[in-house]
Amino acid sequence: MTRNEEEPVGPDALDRVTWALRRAELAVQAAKEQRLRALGMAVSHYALLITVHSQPGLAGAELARRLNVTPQAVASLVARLEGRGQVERREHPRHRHIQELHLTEAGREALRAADAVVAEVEQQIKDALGAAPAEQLRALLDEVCEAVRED
Amino acid sequence: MTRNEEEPVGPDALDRVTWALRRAELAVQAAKEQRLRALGMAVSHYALLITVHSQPGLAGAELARRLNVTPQAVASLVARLEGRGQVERREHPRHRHIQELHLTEAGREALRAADAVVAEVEQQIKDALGAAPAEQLRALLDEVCEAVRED
DNA sequence: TGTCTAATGTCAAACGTTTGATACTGACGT
DNA sequence: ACGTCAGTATCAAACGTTTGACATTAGACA
Repeated sequence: MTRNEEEPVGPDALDRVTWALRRAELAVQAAKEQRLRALGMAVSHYALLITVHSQPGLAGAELARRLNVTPQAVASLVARLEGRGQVERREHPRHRHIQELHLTEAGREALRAADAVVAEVEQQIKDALGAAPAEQLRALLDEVCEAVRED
Repeated sequence: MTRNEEEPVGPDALDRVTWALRRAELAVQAAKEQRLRALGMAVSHYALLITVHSQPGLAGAELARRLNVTPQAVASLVARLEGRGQVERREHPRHRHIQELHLTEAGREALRAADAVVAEVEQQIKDALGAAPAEQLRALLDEVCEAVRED
């Protein structure tokens, strides 16, 4: 037989779980983006708003870790959202040059509107899969996170 | 009761399926990127190589659709990979200024090495979940794609 | 045959993010 | 009390991608 120390790349390499994961994520992200565009909001803006909403008073650097982006990217987003009056930067009580991030009333209003349309996508998925499989999907996805985190 | 025409954004909004999907995709993508960096290859390069490998002779615009990016992004990637001698652009037999994309032998070699480490991530997931749940996950993800595509 | 349309490829500019480097602040230890 | 260190914020530059626009080409239809 011929030398095959290097096994060839199979034609079914695109049918992997990780590719299905990527396709699904792209499709969901596109669906969110499409719905949010009508409200003049980007997905990254929505992600920032809902994260600050669920945990008010976060520092920019800490927020960057949660969003999986760099602190500079957060600063850029905050600057824009602050210009729209949806986010405000308060001075940290103990550390002076650290700034706590909070939502303004306008920010909460914008988030409510955005979350309504994003929740539609979530509901769309649950309707198609059923409640139990959807929950199972969520559990499997969390397991995937765990599996690839520690190596 | 108070006015609640606008329902508040629940604190459990981050526990949705779509967020678990995003977290898992980011984690998997990060794992791939980390392993591919050692080979001096970006995830986008790997994605292009394996797509061209599975379907040789694709045009740039068609390839862009499969990768969910713009034709310019593909042109940029192809230019770089062509500079490395991993991809070549042949003239389409019928259409003159359309260029078929093919892998060179060096490209196939690089793809083999890259695919080996990417397959490790896939195996890592299958080991953690088990074969049957992994396949079920893949099926559920495909259902998610279908669910959000048509609206 | 001539024109129209759809599709491809490429150029230039704008955008958002990352990378690298710097300044500042508060806590901790010897 | 003082120096060291970790964490935060900000600036400048580079990178990769998208957006918009344009030239080219082949097939379709009259």
